[in-house]
Amino acid sequence: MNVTSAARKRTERSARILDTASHLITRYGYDKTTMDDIAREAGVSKGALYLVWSGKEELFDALLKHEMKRLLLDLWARIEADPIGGTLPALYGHTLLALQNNLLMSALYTRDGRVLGDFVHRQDSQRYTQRLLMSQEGIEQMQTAGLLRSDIRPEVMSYLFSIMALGFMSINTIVPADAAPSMTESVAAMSLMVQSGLVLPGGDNAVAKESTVKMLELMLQQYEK
Amino acid sequence: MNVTSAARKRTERSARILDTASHLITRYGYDKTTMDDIAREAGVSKGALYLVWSGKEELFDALLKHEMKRLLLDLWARIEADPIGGTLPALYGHTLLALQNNLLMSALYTRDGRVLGDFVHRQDSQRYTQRLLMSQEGIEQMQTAGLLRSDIRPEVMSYLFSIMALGFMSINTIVPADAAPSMTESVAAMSLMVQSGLVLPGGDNAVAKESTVKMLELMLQQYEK
DNA sequence: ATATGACCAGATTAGTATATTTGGTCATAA
DNA sequence: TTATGACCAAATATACTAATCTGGTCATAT
Repeated sequence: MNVTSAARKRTERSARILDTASHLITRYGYDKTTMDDIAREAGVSKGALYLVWSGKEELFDALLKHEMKRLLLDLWARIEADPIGGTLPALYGHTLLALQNNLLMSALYTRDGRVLGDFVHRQDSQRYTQRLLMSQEGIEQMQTAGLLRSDIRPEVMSYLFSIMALGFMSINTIVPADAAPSMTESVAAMSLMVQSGLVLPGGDNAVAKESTVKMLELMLQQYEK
Repeated sequence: MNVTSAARKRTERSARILDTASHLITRYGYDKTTMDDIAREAGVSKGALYLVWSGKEELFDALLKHEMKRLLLDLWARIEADPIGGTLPALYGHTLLALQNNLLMSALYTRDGRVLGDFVHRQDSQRYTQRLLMSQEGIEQMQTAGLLRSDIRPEVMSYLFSIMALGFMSINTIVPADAAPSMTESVAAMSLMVQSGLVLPGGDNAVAKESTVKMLELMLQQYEK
């Protein structure tokens, strides 16, 4: 066995460990998930965890990066598959759906203490989520490019997107899932509203899509390795 | 002192007790607020509470009615004062602002366990909030009247309003108040978006305002006495 | 009639001593 | 080298008791 295949095996195992950690933490929360649990469930010894990461905190950091990568790749795939994936409402909708598919990132976004445990109080927990949603800078650019209405300040519009995203991710605690419309239909409706409520007509979808994908690539690079 | 003035004095005192109960409960939560606290803070004996209400639960029920009335009156005043108060976006915006001004009703809407204590689990806690926001029936009527776009199912559109309201009421737990736009500006922006995103042009504002106020009167009657 | 506050049984909490689990280490094995 | 799991000190959970508090009552005062 040569060096590279050994290295691949190592990263594969690390990924498997992170997967089990993700399952356990989203299910039982950070506090209640022990290093022992993770090791046992992943089929490795506890010491093995400490060969890769220096402790529980560092493992969790790696887990966040891992899940962020997963989320971005998922988002990428959704946008590529969508003919009108370049428009802002579509991008926003896909982000909501991708977020819905990643319990850990949702918990991070909503500051869910039941999942994050002591980590809710870490200040850098924003680092992941604040770049993900429509940022103030991005909106400002689109406004000057004439793609978005300009009678709402960029920081306010960005705030609106955050509000709607938060509402989407928390509504299930109030309205039971069986009494609520499907996620796809709700997101589609929201995209419609954003489309005719905030977007100005006349944007070139192909160009927008290309720049969106390029932005995703850049974000992915941050979390690679 | 005749009978009616004695009765007025009694209801005044009840109202004062409910006000202190409201302060204490929004501050310390239902569980941590004791009947003793309420009586002492209101300057009456504990027994006096039991002359008016049969127990803590019934007092809380009365408090909810009381606050709901306050909220509706506040909403009414805002709509009356607004020239375009009849439009749906304005109505929705005023509702959000009024809700923001009533901590107890906000807690009821967001199912805030820290405030509601054991009461989060009561099924009839929905009774107050679900009628308040844009209901499915109301939206359906506006759609058939040609005031709202019809390519979004009424239950989905109503769901969207709930989502945005929930986001609005929870966003402060994520974005600190000093880093966020003002509430009035945010609500105004949201109303703008709803206006051009969901409302069809051509509605008669005066008629809409009248029917809105009439609906508020009906709702108020439910909570009077 | 109306209002009070001392009083009570049951529930909650504070205090504490004990047992278990936790994150992390490291001598040993493969 | 790479991986293991017995081991440790510190943290956390548990079990138990005593002390306090709570919702609710009612004889008494106004």
